[in-house]
Amino acid sequence: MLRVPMISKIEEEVFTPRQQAVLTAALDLLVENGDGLTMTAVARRASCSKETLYKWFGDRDGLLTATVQWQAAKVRMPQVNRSGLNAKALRASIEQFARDLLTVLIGEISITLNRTAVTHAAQEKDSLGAIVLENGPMAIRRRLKPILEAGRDARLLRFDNSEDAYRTFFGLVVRDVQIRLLLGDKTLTQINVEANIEADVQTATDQFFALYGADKTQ
Amino acid sequence: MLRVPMISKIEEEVFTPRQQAVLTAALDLLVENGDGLTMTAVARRASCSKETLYKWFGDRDGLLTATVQWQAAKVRMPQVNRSGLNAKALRASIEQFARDLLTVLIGEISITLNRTAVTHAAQEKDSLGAIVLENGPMAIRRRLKPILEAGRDARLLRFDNSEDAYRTFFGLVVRDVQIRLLLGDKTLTQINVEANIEADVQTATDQFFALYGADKTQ
DNA sequence: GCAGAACCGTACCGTACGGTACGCCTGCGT
DNA sequence: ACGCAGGCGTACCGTACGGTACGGTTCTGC
Repeated sequence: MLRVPMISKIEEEVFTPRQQAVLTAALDLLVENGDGLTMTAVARRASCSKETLYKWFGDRDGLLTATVQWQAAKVRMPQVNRSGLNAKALRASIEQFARDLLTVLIGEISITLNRTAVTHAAQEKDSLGAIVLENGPMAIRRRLKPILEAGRDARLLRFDNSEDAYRTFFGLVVRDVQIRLLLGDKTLTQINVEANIEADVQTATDQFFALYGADKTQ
Repeated sequence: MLRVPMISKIEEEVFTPRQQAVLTAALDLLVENGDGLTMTAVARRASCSKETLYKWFGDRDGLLTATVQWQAAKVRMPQVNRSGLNAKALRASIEQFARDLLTVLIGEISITLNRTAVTHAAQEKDSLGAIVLENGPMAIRRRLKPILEAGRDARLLRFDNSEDAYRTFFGLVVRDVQIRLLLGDKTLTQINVEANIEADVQTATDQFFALYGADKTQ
């Protein structure tokens, strides 16, 4: 089972352009056909031989892992400026996080990756789940927490535990949208949600400040 | 494809005790082995013949659907008393809903059903997703909404849209717990969460009232 | 007690798919 | 010019599993 240099489950791998083309094909198939991804289909779609797939990725699971990892790592949300720390800038930052989070979560790619990872987790294989978690919620958390704490230091926010504050933020923003999309809720199409993103972001931000803002008159 | 009387995807089916034993076996296997459920395994576990399985449930999907539906329908959370509508009773009701919701969601059976349904939804088959949604979040919603609206009528709560209020409640209670469990997050075991249910329920309820309570001094 | 239905256990079939082997082509270094 | 590594396409193998068939056994109604 030869394998492209892998440093760790979390660390990024380096893929040649050709390999990335293969991974793109795999992701496309994943989006189209769900987890019914077959090696033959990937090989045909990417115009490569199955033998190459096995040489590069070891086995089906390796290909799946590489695909998920590569795609998940591509979700690089714009860094939010942390310098200006007045109330307005803080609110803008939080709002931007909410927007980023929601936008990513309702995307087809995110849905697909999460579904794949959940399916994977249902078979005592949680590596994909860890990757998705790490590059999704956890990535946002890592970047949001310092902002929250800076906001607290500036007496703009109040909370005991930044972890709890983050998780409440997550809940206010995501609500039941993600689980419903994952379950294929027909009454909640991406388009439908997309149209309301801005309003939902505003509401969630308002609510977050209502709960954690230092200015209680807000 | 003979089939036990089925009225609709949502309607409950009637199963004989023997059939329920089969479904129990299927669920057990689902909990143990994830979606790697095979007809042979179910037949062996339930001490019945595969032919019987096909006779009763049509095909693998039918068995899966019957299992999910049967189990999901069993989640009957205690009805909350709606009569006393003072602030205290209202808060107790909301709290109870939060507790029920969280308790169900973190259970192994719920995790399994949701994972199965998500996997199923990844293959253009959303019937299981619909069933889980219907018996999970939607069931709670149906029962919570009247309470919320009664609370509003009694001037104890304030909101424009009971749907939004419900979804915010959902977010405050569930936060990132469900998706992390579905993804197999090792740092968030059921036991771990279970220990904090009561505190989380209190917090969520406090936050809900802070956002939607008519008494803003609270 | 008997006919027939329901059901168990098992053997069997077909197929889909993971994984391997191999022949051929292409490009590149010497 | 030549060899060879890398890679394509395809054929192939083994197996697991969905689905069916069938003989034997228990249950039920008459």
